[in-house]
Amino acid sequence: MKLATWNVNSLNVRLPQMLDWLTANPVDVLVLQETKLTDDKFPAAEIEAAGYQVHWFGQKTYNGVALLSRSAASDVIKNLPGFDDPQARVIAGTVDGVRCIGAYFPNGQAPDSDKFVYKMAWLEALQRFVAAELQTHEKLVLMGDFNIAPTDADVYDPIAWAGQIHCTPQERAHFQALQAQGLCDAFRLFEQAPKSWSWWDYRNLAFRKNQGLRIDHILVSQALKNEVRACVIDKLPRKNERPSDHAPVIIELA
DNA sequence: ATGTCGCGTGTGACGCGA
Repeated sequence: MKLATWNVNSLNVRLPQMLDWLTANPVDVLVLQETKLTDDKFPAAEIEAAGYQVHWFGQKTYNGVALLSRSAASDVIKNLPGFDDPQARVIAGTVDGVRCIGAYFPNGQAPDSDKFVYKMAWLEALQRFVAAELQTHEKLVLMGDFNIAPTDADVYDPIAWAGQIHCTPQERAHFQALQAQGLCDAFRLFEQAPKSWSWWDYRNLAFRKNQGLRIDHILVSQALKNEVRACVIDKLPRKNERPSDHAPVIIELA
């Protein structure tokens, strides 16, 4: 079973690219972030024609998530229960016995901003949600754009980024709290090339200079850890003529 | 380099978010 996450930065712009990618990478589950579409504009027919079932949850201009799967997803949840949120950031469903949670974590803008306060509140709610989901789903995968670089090894210039957004101790503590719940950063189960990133700023020729961050992650529950066969970042779509600023991350389970 | 995208507003540059 293969699962993937990709922040497409507008599905309206990236739909052809995403369909091409699925043809080349026929994963069983794909979660999307930053679809930036209201639900009435979601391209369900095109995705279904490609052989996927799909659930979506969006809004105008910002955010928006989707869950694509070969098999039907059951018990689909949109956003965090009990956390009243005008922003569409979470979609979860059970596919082939695996609880799949796709999430677009808040960016947070800057550590001294209102958006950071919101990010922290959202992360608290996520911790509670994951804890509850683990009670009923032993096999669980949390994947998406976390907007957190968990360690300095996930940052191209850790000195410049020290204490900056994505790298604050508070954000990293939340990542560690997820690990303390038994979730495992699948990418780090394997030897990886140094300077492996999942996001490169559009500015400053960042991709060409490989100046990026690893902020897109796939975390697996303890019951799945021994089933993980591979976890890779696919840089290829970032080389396209009109790329998303994020690359997809893929996991293979036994 | 405050260096680029994408969206919405509303017709063409600008503000916002990332």
